[in-house]
Amino acid sequence: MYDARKHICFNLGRVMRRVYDFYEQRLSPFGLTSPQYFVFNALWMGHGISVGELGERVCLDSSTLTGIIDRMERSGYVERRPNPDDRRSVLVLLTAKARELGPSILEFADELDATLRQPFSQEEMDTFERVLRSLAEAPD
Amino acid sequence: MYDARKHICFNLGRVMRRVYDFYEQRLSPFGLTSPQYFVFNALWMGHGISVGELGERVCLDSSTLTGIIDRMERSGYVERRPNPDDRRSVLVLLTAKARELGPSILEFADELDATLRQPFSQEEMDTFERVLRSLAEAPD
DNA sequence: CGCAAGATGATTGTGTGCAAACTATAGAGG
DNA sequence: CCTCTATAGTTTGCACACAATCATCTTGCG
Repeated sequence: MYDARKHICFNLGRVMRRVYDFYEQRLSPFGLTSPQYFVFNALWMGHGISVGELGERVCLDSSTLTGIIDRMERSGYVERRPNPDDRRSVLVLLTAKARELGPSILEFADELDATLRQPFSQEEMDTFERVLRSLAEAPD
Repeated sequence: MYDARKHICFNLGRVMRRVYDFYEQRLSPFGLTSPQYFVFNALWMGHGISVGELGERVCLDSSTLTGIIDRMERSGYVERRPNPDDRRSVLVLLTAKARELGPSILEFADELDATLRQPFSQEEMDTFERVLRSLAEAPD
């Protein structure tokens, strides 16, 4: 009775941190953290988008992205450029280095995902992902 | 191709933040965050334990707990007391206020977990939780 | 007893995350 | 053209979260 370790919430946190760490250990040769990889990936899909649009794609607040973009700018993966159509807006672009490393990083990350899925059947993963996504739709 | 939004890692992060927020909105009348509730629960199960032991139970680093315990001490839920048997160690205890509020908080939190589980069948939850826990056992 | 080895907790530094406040700009309406 | 409101991004403040480091203490061994 009263054991929070049985709660979905507790295990989501525990496992999420574990899986983030799994990614970060393997992405460290590239100098990327997990959230930075998500940003990298989103920019690969659509180059030169605004901070707000980027936030939509990676499900992060724009104030969180400010710091992540700062650090990725320092490590040479992205650059900011003013939007000629709207002076409030800033466009985020991948650098030449990022575009060059892109395929190998993204391929590698897809293998990390495959490694995590490997122990489970298609049916198990289907159920798992369906429940996971539904949990995000909990009331307000 | 190359869509990190399909990765387990990405969705674990996104959903975990969402579920933590679900808890925090509802725990805010008690002035507790999600991690603070986990600590509260662990102390309810076993009163007067060391910071290290507490970290084992909530799967958090002791350096993370230092801050959480500080804040819970300020809000009057816990107190630190020197361990008479080991002068290196500090024991963390629930206050009288915490022991009084305990049952209602813990009952309430168990209902939050039940609310999250409600849309799903027993079989779906079994699969979901089995996969979730297994993911934590990914290589190193 | 005396000291090395290991354990414990605190501290520091880095990196998320979000809410609220702030700045600058854009767009709507008179 | 000018004001009022909405939007974009940054800043600030708070709360995790962990690695690395440090000071201290306990324990085991000779």
